[in-house]
Amino acid sequence: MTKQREAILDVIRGEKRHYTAEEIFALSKLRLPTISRATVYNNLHALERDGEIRRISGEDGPDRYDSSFIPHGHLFCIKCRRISDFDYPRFTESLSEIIGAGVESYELKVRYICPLCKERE
Amino acid sequence: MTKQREAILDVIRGEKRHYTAEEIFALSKLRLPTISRATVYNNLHALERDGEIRRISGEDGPDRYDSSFIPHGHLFCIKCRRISDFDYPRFTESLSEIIGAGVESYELKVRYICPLCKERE
DNA sequence: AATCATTTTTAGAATGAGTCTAAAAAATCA
DNA sequence: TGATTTTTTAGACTCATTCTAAAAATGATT
Repeated sequence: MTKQREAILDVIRGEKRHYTAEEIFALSKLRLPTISRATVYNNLHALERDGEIRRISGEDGPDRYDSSFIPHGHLFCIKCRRISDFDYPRFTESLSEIIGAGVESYELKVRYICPLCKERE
Repeated sequence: MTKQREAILDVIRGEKRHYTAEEIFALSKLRLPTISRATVYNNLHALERDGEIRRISGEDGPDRYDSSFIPHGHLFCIKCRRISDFDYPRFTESLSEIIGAGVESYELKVRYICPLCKERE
């Protein structure tokens, strides 16, 4: 575990927000001023491979990273563009049943209007 | 409906494959040699907005387009990288129930090992 | 059909997220 | 300690996508 990887993990785990690689780079740089973008990408890939973090592939924008390794879905508000997590109990199991094969992992993105934006309407 | 848009729609609907914008550009060009990339992107966006096609945001690669407007999930084989469709009956409804709000649309990507690759193991 | 406004198309430049490269630094190990 | 492997670094590069500004097509109005 290099100090670079540690800083990157800390950034991702430090907030419940879903940061982009660029944000993670900027925040890691505060701690390690010489860290390079490539290192951030290298480590994000490695951490994803190791199941330490999960990538949310970009909805019109760069990918984002999520510190949770527990499978869950993502809600995208189509008004304010905020992203939040939600739990879908036993989803992997029901998926597996439906497709008739083992599920390696899944990515579930739901577009909706969040309660706050709904109210504003 | 311009002839460009028509050609693009034909390409997407002509095959059950999930083409990339670049492939759609190349195939449309066979019919309309002067068509430009920007036109392809313009129309793909417009068609997506109108609900005529759906975009599958890229899993390490360019986005792909799907001619079906009926909600469904996508299976990604992690060995051969092939993409296929699958139906999840009443999924929008169960999502809506779980998140306690109306669902605009969803994107469900499942990584697995397809039957062919499974056999080969 | 001629006029005008609006929309779409076009070619190519520009952007930006992510990858690659090759050399230096750090970590691991014998 | 010296040798080998892994990681980091800065910056060049790639490639999907967006932007731009001019030309063409379309549509509405007379």
